[in-house]
Amino acid sequence: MVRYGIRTKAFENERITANMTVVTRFAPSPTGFLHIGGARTALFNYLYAKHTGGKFLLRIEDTDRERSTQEAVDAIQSGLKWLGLDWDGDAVSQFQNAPRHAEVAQELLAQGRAYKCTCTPDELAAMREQAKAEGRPMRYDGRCRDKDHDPAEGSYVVRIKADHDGETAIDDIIQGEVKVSNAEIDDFVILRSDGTPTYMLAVVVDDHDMGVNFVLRGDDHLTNAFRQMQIYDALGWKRPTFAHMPLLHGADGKKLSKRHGALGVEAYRDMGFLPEAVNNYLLRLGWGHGDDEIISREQAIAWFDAKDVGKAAARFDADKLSHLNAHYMREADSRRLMEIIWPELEASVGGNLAANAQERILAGMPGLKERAKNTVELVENSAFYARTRPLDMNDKAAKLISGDGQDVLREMRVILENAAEWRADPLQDATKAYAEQANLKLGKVAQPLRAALSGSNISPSVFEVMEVLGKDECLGRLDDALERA
RNA sequence: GACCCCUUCGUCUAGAGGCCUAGGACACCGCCCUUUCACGGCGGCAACACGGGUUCGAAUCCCGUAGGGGUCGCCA
Repeated sequence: MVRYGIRTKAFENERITANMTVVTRFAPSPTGFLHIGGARTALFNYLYAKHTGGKFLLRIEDTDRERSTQEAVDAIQSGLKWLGLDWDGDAVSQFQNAPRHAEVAQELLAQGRAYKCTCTPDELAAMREQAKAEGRPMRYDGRCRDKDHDPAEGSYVVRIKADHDGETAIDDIIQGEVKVSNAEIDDFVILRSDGTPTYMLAVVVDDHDMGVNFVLRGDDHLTNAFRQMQIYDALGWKRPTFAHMPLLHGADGKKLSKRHGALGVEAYRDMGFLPEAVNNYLLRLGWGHGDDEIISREQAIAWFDAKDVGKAAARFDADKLSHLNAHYMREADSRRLMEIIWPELEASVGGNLAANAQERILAGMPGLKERAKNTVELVENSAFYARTRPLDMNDKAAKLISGDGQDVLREMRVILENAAEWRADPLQDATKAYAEQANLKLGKVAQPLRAALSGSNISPSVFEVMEVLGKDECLGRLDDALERA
């Protein structure tokens, strides 16, 4: 059993015990798509919940009405679904809990654990400026803390009456014990002047109300955790266990921004990545299991433990993601791949779509998926199967079917026309026999055939292509090539 | 600036005092396989940030330095 739980000078907190159901959550703010870093946080939360037989909840932190959009909420949810990170129960809207947050703030007020502050934005700005000039971090000086008179009139915010003495320690599952002097924590705002809660209050109340007892999130929240402790303590609520994971960085080592890599997961889908590849890649960032690289969802659930997450930030490496994707492409079911690429393929081929395009692609998929690193490439590589005659030729193909190629094609056409059995193996045998008899290297024969049949110098095995295309289509394409010259 | 965190091949990591002349993967470079392109196989290049300790022995523990990151909002 791992050691975890939170300690303070004030009291020994209850610990999560083995028989307690773990409840994790992913709490994105809907101000944009589900970016790749967020997806990783969600994945870890999902995995840890499943690993422990617990629950994984989703809460949309939409209290910032200015920036939150329904489109973003939809994008986040569809992104999670695409990755197969299904949350338990309904997604919770933090905004809708605002009345409850305000109620808790009032409770704190009534208990004297919070107070009304009437400082104006100008006053605070001055405070901030002075702090900066003196090289100190901005700390609210608590000038309203001990005012006797209740400022019933006018606007005010509610500030927590923070404990400024001693220090607070967090036994973070990932970071270990982290201590911060309570003098570093000021009386921060928990309720805005318009009566809406700030993030600091809302998370604590929602996590408590939702039964979240395991908070696994980016380490950009580590310092926030110390503020949140103050709220938990003031309320007398049991603190959750914390696990702050390092942030994902861009390839340049800088914080992942929208400029480099922090794309939405749907952008990765559009770039041709499979969800299992993205999952596997993300899993290996900051976490490992011996020498294992290819890890299924089942294995991940069995092996993943928050305590094994590393403390150092990882950089995003597109090459490795791509390699993993190629692997999962090869393993993917042919029909599934065809269904993924079909809309794109149909659109790109347009009016030249062959009637039996789907059958051909399905039949040719084993050779196709072996060669494509992503589904975008797969669309390009399978177009020649989907197209009707005559095919367009790329420059290299055009060259292959000219000159000597013409002679080869003419002779091969006769041989193929008389082929007894239209299957890859016998067709290959027949072609080899011809090459030998003509004293040609197989490549000298296969390349012109490939060009005539696929319109390209690169394709799956020509014999496989022949079988997939069928005799009539092949002979037709050969005739087209012969005519071109 | 203050506070907090981090530092093993270019990148992701294994490593929890002797198993490490540091292992795997991606990328890169050779060779093999081969009808093209891929796959695959074999081999190669390549790291414990630096400096002090502790110890018979340190990548692993301690301290310092340097570098990187995060946080300092009536944003989340």
